[in-house]
Amino acid sequence: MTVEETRSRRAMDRIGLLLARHGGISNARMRDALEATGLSTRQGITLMHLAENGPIGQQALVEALGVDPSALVAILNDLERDNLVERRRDPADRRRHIVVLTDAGGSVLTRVDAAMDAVERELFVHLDADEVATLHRLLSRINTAVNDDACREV
Amino acid sequence: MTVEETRSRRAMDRIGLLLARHGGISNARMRDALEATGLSTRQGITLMHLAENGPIGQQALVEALGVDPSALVAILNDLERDNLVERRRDPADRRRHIVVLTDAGGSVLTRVDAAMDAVERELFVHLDADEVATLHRLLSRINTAVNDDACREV
DNA sequence: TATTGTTATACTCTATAACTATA
DNA sequence: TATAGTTATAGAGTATAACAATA
Repeated sequence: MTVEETRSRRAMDRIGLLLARHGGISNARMRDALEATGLSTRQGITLMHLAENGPIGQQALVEALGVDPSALVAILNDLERDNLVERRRDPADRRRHIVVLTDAGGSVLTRVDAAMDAVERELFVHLDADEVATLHRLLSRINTAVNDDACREV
Repeated sequence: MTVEETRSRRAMDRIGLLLARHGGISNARMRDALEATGLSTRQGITLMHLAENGPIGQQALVEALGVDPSALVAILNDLERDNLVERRRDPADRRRHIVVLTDAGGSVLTRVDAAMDAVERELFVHLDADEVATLHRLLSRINTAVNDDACREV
């Protein structure tokens, strides 16, 4: 018997609360699974973005990742300490730091992907591929456009 | 142009990360909407549970809500200070506190419901009723049974 | 000795504002 | 004067362990 099975069902009749709770669980599982890589979820997402979109300034990275500038500084400090990214001054505008993925950063991404795959397999074990695709499509259509100042968890 | 529209799409191709992010947004919206009632989301859920299931001991409430015992103490302290709940000693076992919803606590629930309704309307404005029902059903089938020690956000 | 609730504490995440260096 | 990045700090949320009262 698990905690979830005994938990109040009525409150979770509210889809907004159900979404919040299961989102938090997904967040926690991702964090736990990535612990083996030594990365936080946001550090993993940062590496993913760099691998997919190439070098980028911190300001642009702030908008791409949806994190606060001061939070990004902490993320990059840790990644740079572990030689997974490099900050290079932009010669065209010496205020700017261009963030570049290192070879070590690229290679750790395979472990990040494997960890995230495992989390998703476990979360959606009771859903078939069509259902997961439907869930993904419906989640992506949730309206997140307004209230940009709301906090981000990932 | 919003932050979300410029955000990295590739990372959000991962349904686990999308679920975590949109769950966090739902959580934040609920928190902001409930600010007018002076309640946190967890305080609101606690009142909902008491209204639906009647008086209950704190230990049972801990399991029903999925919060830490020490967190529940803080939740109930604030609710009791505002006369929304009462803690009564169980005469049959004087270690136990039975938590009871007050009349004032019951009446504030109508405002909690209205606030949560508004959040859900806004989040799912691009989905029709069938799609919301499908999303709700799929979310409820996510496997949350294992790793009970994972953190809870709501 | 075990259980119920409480307190104290620490740790993470997030948000805000002030600061620097460059433009 | 404005912008890119940084630092310092405060707040919320969560988890852990030690504690008092009662069984």
